[in-house]
Amino acid sequence: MTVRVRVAPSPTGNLHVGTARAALYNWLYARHTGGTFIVRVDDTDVARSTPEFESNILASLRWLGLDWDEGVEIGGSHGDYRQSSRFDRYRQVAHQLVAEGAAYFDDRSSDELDILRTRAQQEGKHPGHYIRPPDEPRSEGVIRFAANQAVEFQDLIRGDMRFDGDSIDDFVILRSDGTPTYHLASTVDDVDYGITHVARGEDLLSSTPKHILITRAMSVEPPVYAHLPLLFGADGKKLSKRHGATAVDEFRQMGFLPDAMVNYLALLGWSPGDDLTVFDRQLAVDRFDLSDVQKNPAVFDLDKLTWLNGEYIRAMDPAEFAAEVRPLVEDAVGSLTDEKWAAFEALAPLVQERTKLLPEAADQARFLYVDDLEYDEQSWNKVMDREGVSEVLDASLAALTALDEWDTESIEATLRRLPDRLERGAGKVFQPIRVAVTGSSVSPPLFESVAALGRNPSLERLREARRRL
RNA sequence: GGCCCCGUCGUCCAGCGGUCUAGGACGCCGGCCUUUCAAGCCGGUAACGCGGGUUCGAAUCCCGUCGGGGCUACCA
Repeated sequence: MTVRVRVAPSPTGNLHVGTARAALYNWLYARHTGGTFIVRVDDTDVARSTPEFESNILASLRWLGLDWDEGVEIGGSHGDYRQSSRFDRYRQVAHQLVAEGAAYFDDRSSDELDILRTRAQQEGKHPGHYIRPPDEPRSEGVIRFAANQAVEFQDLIRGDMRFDGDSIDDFVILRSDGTPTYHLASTVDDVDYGITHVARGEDLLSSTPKHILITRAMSVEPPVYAHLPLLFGADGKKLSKRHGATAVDEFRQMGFLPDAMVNYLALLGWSPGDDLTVFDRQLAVDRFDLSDVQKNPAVFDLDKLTWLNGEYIRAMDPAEFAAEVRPLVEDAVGSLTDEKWAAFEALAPLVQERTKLLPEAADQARFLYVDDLEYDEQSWNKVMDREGVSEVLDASLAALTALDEWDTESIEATLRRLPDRLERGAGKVFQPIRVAVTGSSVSPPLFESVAALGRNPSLERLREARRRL
């Protein structure tokens, strides 16, 4: 049997990391088994779904490198993968289920149902126990599925699962406006598209018996289910906006790399074994199996993601790194000629080592391109506001002015002589020069920075700092 | 309230009856390196929620308990 899996985001928000992880696990499973990965858009909630969210979701999946074999943009033999274009089909199934006695119309008011629910709660019973067919058959209203039977199934991750008949309520499958609910649409699609494995968040575990019931009523064998552990925030609650960034797009904007993101997400609930933490997606594809996924929820840890991102940045080819950083620098200081950009490229490997998030690299490059250097106030106070700094700046200015060659080696050789001559510690000499040239006591290595900045700008900055003392 | 899931360092993951005085990673704390910051290297901190069983032997199996979480819509 060929594996067919899917991810089915609702376009009611940007791609959430939880959905992204579900997508990743489905993708890994498809790639591992040589199966098919499908992207379907669950937009039955017409009011809250938007085309913008849909594009964001698809773009984020692309960005992560989770390519799909069938889905919204591709179309193909299975029709449109957007649920809003299949409402007729869902309606047809709903009515057929009514005709077969598996579902029924219900036009009771929500007040009426609320009373039933409240009473059930007070009696300590599941509300579903009370929401059963009305005494007299109706011919309008919503369509409910008659769910009065126990359901057992094997969850690939959680094992034996059993739900009693009276714990499953007669849930709505078709709203009174004729649109399908999630339960119906999702299930019908899984059937129609021949989905073999449904790997989704654990929040849907208690809805699964409903989906199995619908599937059986359609005379089809249900797919295998695998309920993934939820992603939590630091407070142990389901990850949501109040925990900070939750959309993949936000992480992209913060400067995370897709490979780091995928690596990190893969680790949230699964591991390739051998104590491996950093691994590429091929290794994950080779080793992934849904049944190895962890049962307990995982807390999303931005610190670890950030560390991992640093690992990936350091592993980049320096030219590739520079190319990623360039637009960020240009956003900050305006567009640069290739000639001017060469200054950064010279420094790139040193900056790369010091970067965990792409924008940090742009900050480190800033001193190369601004006309009026802003001095970091803390740095200035700590380093420049002390005795003897004027001598240091004068001496370095003199020494550098006399230099014939403006390269790292010559600059280093010249400046290295200063501490002895001035009878001061190396730090006391180099830190003022650093602040003068880069504006901060934290910067890429000094000699390389001075070399990259160039002769005249460097000398001018030393003079400017001297004036400001 | 009801139904369901989960429970190994602060966090992520390894462990699937003996090799566990519990391993790796992030974080944190020291140290080395060093002109700053990083990176790198070395070392340290820290966990099987609790109580019963089963067994010669349990982090690993069973039961209970406590704790956490999810669902309980004409949202998905």
